[in-house]
Amino acid sequence: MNGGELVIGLNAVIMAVDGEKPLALVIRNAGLPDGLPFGSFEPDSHRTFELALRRFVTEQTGFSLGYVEQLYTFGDRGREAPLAELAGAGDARVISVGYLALTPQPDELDERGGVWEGWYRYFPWEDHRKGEPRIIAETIASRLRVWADESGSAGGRQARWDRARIAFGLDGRDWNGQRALDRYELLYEAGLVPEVSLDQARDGETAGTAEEKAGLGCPMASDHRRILATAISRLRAKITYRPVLFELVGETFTLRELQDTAEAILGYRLHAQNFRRALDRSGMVESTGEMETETGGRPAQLYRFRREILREQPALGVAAPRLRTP
Amino acid sequence: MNGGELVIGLNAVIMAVDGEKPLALVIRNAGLPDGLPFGSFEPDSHRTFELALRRFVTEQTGFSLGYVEQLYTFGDRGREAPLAELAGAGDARVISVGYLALTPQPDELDERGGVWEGWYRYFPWEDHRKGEPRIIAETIASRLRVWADESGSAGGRQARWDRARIAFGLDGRDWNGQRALDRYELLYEAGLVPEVSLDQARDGETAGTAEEKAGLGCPMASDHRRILATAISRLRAKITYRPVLFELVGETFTLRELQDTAEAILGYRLHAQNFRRALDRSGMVESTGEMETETGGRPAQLYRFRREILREQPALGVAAPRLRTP
DNA sequence: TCAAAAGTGTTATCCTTACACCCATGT
DNA sequence: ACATGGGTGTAAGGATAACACTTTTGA
Repeated sequence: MNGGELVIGLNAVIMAVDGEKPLALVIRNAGLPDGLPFGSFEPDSHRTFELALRRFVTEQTGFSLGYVEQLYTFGDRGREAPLAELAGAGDARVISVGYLALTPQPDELDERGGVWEGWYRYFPWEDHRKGEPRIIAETIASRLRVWADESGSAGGRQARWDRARIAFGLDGRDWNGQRALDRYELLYEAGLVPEVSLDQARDGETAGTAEEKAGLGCPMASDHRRILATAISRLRAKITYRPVLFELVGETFTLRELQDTAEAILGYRLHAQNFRRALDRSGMVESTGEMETETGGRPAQLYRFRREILREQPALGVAAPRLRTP
Repeated sequence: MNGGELVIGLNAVIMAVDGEKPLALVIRNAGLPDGLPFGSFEPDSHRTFELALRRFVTEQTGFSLGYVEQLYTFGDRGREAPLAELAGAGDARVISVGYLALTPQPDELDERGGVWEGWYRYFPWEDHRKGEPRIIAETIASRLRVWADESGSAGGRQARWDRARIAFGLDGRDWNGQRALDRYELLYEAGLVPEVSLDQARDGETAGTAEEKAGLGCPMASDHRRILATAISRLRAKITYRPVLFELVGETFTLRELQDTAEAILGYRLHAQNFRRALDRSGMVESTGEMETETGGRPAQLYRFRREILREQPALGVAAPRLRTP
């Protein structure tokens, strides 16, 4: 019944924040696009996905995972089809189960090919901490305009342009960080990311030149950029309703560190006073009594996450009061 | 490399609401526990999971799906292991990808084995519309107390009992409908659902007698009750932040119908006036001008969902203001 | 002394919740 | 007339957003 073999691939998006820089662990080999850590699931030797994931991540990068959650299972054929070769499976059909992992330690890597790379290298339009990135107004808006105008019907043009405006907050609409996946998918559909060329080439269509596709973020292997976008969207949403932010900082931290971490992930600046006050009210953190003096200004109190609260109120997230007047 | 074969199973949780009754489409065969519609994914003939799902659901039940979203991928071995036989795959390892589908029409079934069954038959502790179900105070609380006391250490006892109290809202804590999955998993861990016996028997341990396990909801085949619980948790959360409630009602509806539908899903009563007002403010519905007279009281206006809003504000959900004074 | 960062106080506004009450229909 | 359900008004309380201001350090 089956011609090709069926392979389950596991993809890990391992995230950390270093100061103000949000990071993902990528595998880099000379001459190839960056990829996510990837392993195949062996039904005979692995009891659960999670155990398999933890094992192969350690094997590939020397890194040991803490917080882990399942993201999504990708099974489409023809659309950014996974590189079956990586799984050592010839022309088999690969289904990939994506996982998100969070860790507070962005160092501790040995030299097996794993590298911490900033997210925004792959998604330069996602970082609004210093205002709207110029790439949106200068490049994305006009290319999406062209794409919209290519649609056959007037209704189609309107629908495409509406999607673009909403996804990227054009025409004065406000930016929604959680739509990172929508935005990537939109750019993909519009043929504006280099990954498309590969898929079209595979389908026998003519691929655009590299120049045509260049500029919109650094591409990744296979469908890995889509998986990374899924992880970013999920994490941005989740820190507002679950206390996962604390998985990304150490045992103790200043409120400024916490805010920097949240801002790095959310991609926009927060209103410091209200961020603090909301944390206070939530009861999620408590002062340790100690002070951090290396702040560059007045020393800050060190806080600790009250893990007990996970049992009582696991639904608490950190407030994300947007700073409106930059 | 592989001893057994690898099979991808697709499970569909198809939900509808009939009046005040929340329903799921189940497959029923004489002498066997109820199961969810289930099909195996054939990599050669199916391009995407979703297409495969739509096709086999139509084949098995004559039903054609509308709204569909992926839930979770289950891959554990030994824990409510899927019935490989159903997939026609001998002793193969089965991975199941769960999907949630919503439909406004709970009728239109032909006679192929599909039956609409109320959720609360499988989860009698989840329906709080007429107050807390007696099964919680009468059975669940005491059995979980016993389970907690079975733990070796004092800390273990405390931790188990804390989990139980929080999950089921014991000792005056409030009930959180979205924890339906937590509750099922807790009962599973505590060995209080019949499905456990099957897994233990498979692992060579002694299975409890049927009497010991009876009472806590109607069991389902394989891990299907866990998948159904996942779907309930997801749907209960989702209607509060996405306009999916409208996938469960017809083109036009009264606000009371909408409220009944929301209450059926959430499992608790809503505050009618505030529910209406919140809908109003959200701009998600508009009056059609027509009236429904079969209400048993004053005739009600018929409303329509403003689909346009999906493009502008896809993040809108319906308010769920709990009614506190019943 | 000044810049930078921590931290406090206060106010306007909006949303949620709760309660009270009126309206229109069938029996 | 009265029960039932539809529908409106409004006031209290809490959360959010914005603004102004003080404190403590290093350069």
